[in-house]
Amino acid sequence: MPKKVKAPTRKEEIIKSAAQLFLERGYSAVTMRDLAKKLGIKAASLYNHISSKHEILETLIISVAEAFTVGMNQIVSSELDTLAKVEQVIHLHIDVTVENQDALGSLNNDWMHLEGKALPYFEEMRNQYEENFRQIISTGIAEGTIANRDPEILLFSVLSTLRTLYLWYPKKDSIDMQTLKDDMTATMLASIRA
Amino acid sequence: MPKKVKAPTRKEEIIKSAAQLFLERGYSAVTMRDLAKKLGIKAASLYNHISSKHEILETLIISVAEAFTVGMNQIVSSELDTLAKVEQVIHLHIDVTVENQDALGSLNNDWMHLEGKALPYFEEMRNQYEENFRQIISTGIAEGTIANRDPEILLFSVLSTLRTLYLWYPKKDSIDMQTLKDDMTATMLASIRA
DNA sequence: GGTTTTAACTAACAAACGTTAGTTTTGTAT
DNA sequence: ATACAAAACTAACGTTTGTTAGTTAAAACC
Repeated sequence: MPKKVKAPTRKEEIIKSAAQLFLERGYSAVTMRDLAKKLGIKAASLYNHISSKHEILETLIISVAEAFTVGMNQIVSSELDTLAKVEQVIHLHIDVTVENQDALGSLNNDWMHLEGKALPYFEEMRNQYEENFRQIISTGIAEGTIANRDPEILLFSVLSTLRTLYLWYPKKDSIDMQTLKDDMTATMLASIRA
Repeated sequence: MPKKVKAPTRKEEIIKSAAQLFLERGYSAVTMRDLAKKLGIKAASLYNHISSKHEILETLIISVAEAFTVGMNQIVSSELDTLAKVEQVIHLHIDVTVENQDALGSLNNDWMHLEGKALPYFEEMRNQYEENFRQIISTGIAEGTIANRDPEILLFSVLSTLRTLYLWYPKKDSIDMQTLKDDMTATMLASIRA
């Protein structure tokens, strides 16, 4: 009995195609005619399914940002020790990246083109996320489980690797997921461990 | 006797302002009218100094890419041991980033909008750079000075931190340069050292 | 089998785009 | 004061942009 996968709606197909184009060229460089052509239809037909170009960007970015926020909140409120929390954050990033490969391009490079309430909402989630991570690292330094170096540098070095995973992961589909998780976790923990 | 700093040409001022805008919004989202407004002139006046919008992008990206290429070639052909070479690469990145803060936004996010011969030229430099770095890491693994993990993951984790430094460094002008170099070097060497 | 939905279409809009042409102002050196 | 060069200006161009309006073809439902 095959796994039941509900067929994607046309709107979902459009958003997925848009994510791929936004990843390749950036949001501003992709026109609605480009997107339509990729789907084999005319630009005006897109508007039977979506209400604007901005709606697509907002959908892509906010849904992924919320996934990060939910995951991080679970980790922070858990009873794990500090290094285990860091490990969980790494796994969270890998999982969300694998599931939303294309959308991560927009989240990283096109968030500033969000409009209206979406922009401050995104920025708030991003700040909270960083602040949670910062807290974990500071606790680790105080405990002596994390190296006594500038906490911003530790935060930045881990976070920038995690945030650029989307650029690099697709090139290596040869590597299996468990090796990826294990080697990444080992590398990043080594960089901050006391 | 004050240090002699030659006054920037108007063209250089335009390119510098463009770099700042490209960093904030991305190349495609910045119009020539935006750029002109920032300089207090009309868009058409820009063309007394530059020949096209693309020329600005090309100038920004290629000059920085060449700085990376020259620096990397010096390191590769030096007699340093492997970990010292990695250290030099880290310092190279920090120096180039500090000197070309704004241009690094374009190099990282807008290189795909290069036109004509500039695009393959850039890609060739980028590939060569990565290949050189990959060689250093592979040598280190074979020697036993670098951890025996997937070399692509090691390469990617270091490179992605270095490549996103431009996003993060400007926020921390409180931190002094030597601490930055020392702590970054320590963190990144720790992540790959055997 | 007729009706409703879904999703495509053509045609067109006003605004914004990069860029050109020709002209005027501004500063500098004779 | 005059001449020259540098750098600004106004006006406009042909395209491309996101989007709307109204229409049509095919599939789904009762």
